Amino acid sequence: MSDDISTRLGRLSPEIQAIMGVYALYWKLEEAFDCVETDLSHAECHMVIKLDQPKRMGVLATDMLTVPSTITATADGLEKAGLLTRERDPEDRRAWLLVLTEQGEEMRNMLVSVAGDLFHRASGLDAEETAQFARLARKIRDNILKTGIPEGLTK
Amino acid sequence: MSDDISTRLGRLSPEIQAIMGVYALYWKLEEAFDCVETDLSHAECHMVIKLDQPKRMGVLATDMLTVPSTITATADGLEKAGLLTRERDPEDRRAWLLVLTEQGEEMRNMLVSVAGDLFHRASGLDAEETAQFARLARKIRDNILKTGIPEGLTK
DNA sequence: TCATATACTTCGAATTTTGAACTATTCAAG
DNA sequence: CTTGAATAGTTCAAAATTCGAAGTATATGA
Repeated sequence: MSDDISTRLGRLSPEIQAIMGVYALYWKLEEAFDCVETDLSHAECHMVIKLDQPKRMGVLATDMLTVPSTITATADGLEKAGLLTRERDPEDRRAWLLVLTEQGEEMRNMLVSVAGDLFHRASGLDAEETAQFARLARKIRDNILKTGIPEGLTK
Repeated sequence: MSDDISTRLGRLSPEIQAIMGVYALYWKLEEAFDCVETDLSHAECHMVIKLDQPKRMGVLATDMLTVPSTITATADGLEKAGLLTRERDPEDRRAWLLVLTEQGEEMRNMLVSVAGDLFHRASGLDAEETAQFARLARKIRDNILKTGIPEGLTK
């Protein structure tokens, strides 16, 4: 029965298989995060993880593929929780840099470590497969950040 | 600058690299779907893609990692749009089977083909890398559907 | 046949996301 | 140095989405 699903999926194109795997993993990770996080929303959690260094809000909006007002709301929550502060970007005083506080760093370390563990358990991949998957995932991410897929699409 | 990001990411653990890649791809695909779909919500779109064969709503809820009431709402929308019908499962008349109509099949074919294309462009992977990624993604998906990661987590 | 479990639905509340209008700053002409 | 257009982020109310508890119908087992 569940093998039937698996073999059927095997007949789909590699791209669709890849997408379905990505969606399953994404959903699973999101679900699992719920059990772990103290009291951060998903978006707040994502933002903390992304702040490995101070970043402008616009950069985060691009990176997280969302709109500025969502970033504002998310940053507000994290600032109120004492996990980050806003600092003016000296190079452009219209912009803010979001900087993790010490407490924010701690939270980030915790989340990163838990996320790694989650990936391990959710994926069931061994070390070598994980490395292989990570290599491709990094390549994909680089490509996405580089190109916005600007071409007109089918629209 | 963007190379800096890439090299910094390179220092992260493979698991985190994998997760960030997965998130980037997921978000990108979601964003891209917006440009393509006629007038389906994301959830409706996911459901159509998952209905490669008639499925019970409970199965979909498990598969899409959500709650039954969300599945009901999504199915309502698709039924209203004429893309699927509910049929009683002859093996258990409490359950419904969601079956794509002909129009639903057309929509699914379109979405699957567009999604494959999107993956191709978003990922930037060549055929062999795609196959490799797909193999791992399928393995991950199998593992997730098999295990619910029931263990207590850190909670 | 009765009690309990399962499959789905309903519906109102909570959460999240969005978009348009606004403030502050920068940049480029002239 | 002033002006006008563009950019970075904010505000806030509306829209969309998600959830959870209570309800209906069917199944299963004692």
